[in-house]
Amino acid sequence: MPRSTDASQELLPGTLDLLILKTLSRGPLHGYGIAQHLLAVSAEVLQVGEGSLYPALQRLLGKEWVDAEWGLTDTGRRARIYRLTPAGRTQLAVETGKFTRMVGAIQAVLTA
Amino acid sequence: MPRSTDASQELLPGTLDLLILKTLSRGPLHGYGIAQHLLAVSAEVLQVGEGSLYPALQRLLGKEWVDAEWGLTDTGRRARIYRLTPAGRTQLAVETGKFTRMVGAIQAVLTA
DNA sequence: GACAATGCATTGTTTCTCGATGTATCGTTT
DNA sequence: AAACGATACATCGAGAAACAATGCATTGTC
Repeated sequence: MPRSTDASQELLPGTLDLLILKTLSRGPLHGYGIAQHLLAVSAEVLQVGEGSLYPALQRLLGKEWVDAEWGLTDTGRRARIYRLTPAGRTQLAVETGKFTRMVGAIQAVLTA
Repeated sequence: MPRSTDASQELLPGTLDLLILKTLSRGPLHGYGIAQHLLAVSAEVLQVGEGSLYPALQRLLGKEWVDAEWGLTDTGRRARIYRLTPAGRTQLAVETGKFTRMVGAIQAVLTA
């Protein structure tokens, strides 16, 4: 099946970087673990696919908001562990503020 | 000046259709008026440019969530008046629900 | 030995927002 | 009367981002 005209929309576009940064602020974690965490905390609402997650991590690496090294998971599997940098922590604050501001504005329209 | 690597980000991507539908649920309005309304209600936060607004309106017309006819504004200027269709009203409910659900999920991550 | 889950990542497609551009009218100021 | 800013329509091209599909490899379970 080549393509449906669907658009399941698992995410609010533009929020993925924020979600990853926030997750990593709790401590270093590997990619798969980030996805699991978002699923769990959001009650299965935030289903971030690998085709979204890994490009996002590359983006964040390029901006040096996270760094990475190879290591082992809790279950002893080889994995790349991502960690928030100081710059990333700053950026987390910036994006959290922007998000809150935007959501407030949208809520204002929706309840007008 | 050809281009900055900026990304001013006036909007949460994916929410423009919702904002337009909600605005039109208050009554028929022309494009410029929609932009003004969003600015006013959001305290200048939601700055929708024309390059975003009009393509969005075309999209909504194509899906028949709004219709349009030429008319006059309050100030007597010629303008295209957009109006929410019944299907658009249904879609407004759908998108409002989806948005609320997504924001709730993201808030859960941010406050975890 | 097959299969699901874990774990990495890239490629191609689509969708969306935005700045720039173009047209036209109206009211105010100079 | 000329200039200018605000009002009003719309399109085009560029860039960013999310997603499905795909590919590889390992581990644990049936």
